[in-house]
Amino acid sequence: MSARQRLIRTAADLLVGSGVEAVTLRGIAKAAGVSHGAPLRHFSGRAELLSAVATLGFTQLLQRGAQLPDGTPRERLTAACHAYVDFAVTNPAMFELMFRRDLIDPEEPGLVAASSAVFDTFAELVRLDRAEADDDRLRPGTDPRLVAASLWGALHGLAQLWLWGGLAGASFAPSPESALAVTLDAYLG
Amino acid sequence: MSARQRLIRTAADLLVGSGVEAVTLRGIAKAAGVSHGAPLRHFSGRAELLSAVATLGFTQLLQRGAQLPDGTPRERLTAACHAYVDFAVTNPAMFELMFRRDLIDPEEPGLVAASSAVFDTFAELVRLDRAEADDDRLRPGTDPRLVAASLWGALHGLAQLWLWGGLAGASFAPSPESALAVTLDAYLG
DNA sequence: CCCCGAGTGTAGACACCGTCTACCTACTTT
DNA sequence: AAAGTAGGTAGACGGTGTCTACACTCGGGG
Repeated sequence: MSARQRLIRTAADLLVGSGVEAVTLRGIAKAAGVSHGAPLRHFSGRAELLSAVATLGFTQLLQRGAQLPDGTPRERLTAACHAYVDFAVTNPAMFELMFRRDLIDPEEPGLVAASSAVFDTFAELVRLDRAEADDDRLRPGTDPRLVAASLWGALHGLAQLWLWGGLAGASFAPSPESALAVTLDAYLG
Repeated sequence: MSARQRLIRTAADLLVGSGVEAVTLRGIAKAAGVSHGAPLRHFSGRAELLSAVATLGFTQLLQRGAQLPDGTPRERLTAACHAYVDFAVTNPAMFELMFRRDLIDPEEPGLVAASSAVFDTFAELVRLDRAEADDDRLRPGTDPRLVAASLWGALHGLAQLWLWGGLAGASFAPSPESALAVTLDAYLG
């Protein structure tokens, strides 16, 4: 394994193990057993290394999408929505890093390719579902990609809000599953 | 105006003017014309100062909710949803700070009070709408606060995803308005 | 009147961070 | 054998949050 790959792996392990605050260049170097300046031999800076880690996160998310069980388009789409929220809840640090513009480089080609692949896969699930369902809850003829963007946002915000802290302070703290059920009910009936 | 209030104002101005990266204790002190250690006379640390700024942000958001035009519950709820996304798009730095757990103290009493007030106001709008509408798209009897959490998450994710970068890279970049229209269509028909 | 304690600001130090640069070592290629 | 390159090391610089010692300005009790 190349030194570059080893650094990415070490950073990812450190991320899931100690949170996004711990993923510092010097911390990664120490965890990898090299001197503090060594990572800069393989990455132009912190943003490039963390972008590679975030790309790994999107790839993992994409793999989850590829492992959906067989079934009707509706069942597959529902499973994908659950998988997205589940991914965020079970990998909070990775999920946070993937959308932290200040830590990664949003223009990095590999990163936009990986995130676009996730979106395209998700949009295709939406398209297949809408092509089959006849009792269309949404305005007919709406671009499936637009529906996918809206639904992705709904899932994303749900996960983000839940990670942020009980969705709304102490007064009312629904589980992500119950809120997700409402969201899916709204979109898919 | 107390020195504490002046620091909060200075920090808020610096935030909207130069982004969340510029809101550093030393930067705020310099902008306020005091020495780098002065802010610690009034705040226990950076998190407490930034929590006060975020509280200000939630208060501004609440004021927007109080300025909704009169109309049917449905119209008021729709306007509130637009206002939320509009707030995020027009105040991206403040919006980001309000949900950055690493910069603020999520347990800070004033902050949870302000964010809970926003949620409660929004949940009340949802409750009034659902009490009136008879063609219920969602499962009847669902707790309005649960619906509010789901819908808030949808709005929040939409704003977050759009701020993150075109919602999905270069291949497909809908405007927040068009995606919001789909979201409202899903929830409110 | 003096003094002194509380509130506020200053300046320096410390550890940590990202980044840059100079140097060094081992291996590959010609 | 010579040369070049990939990779690692060590030190420096400026920036950051935080702590601590010190100074200055008040208003009220001896």
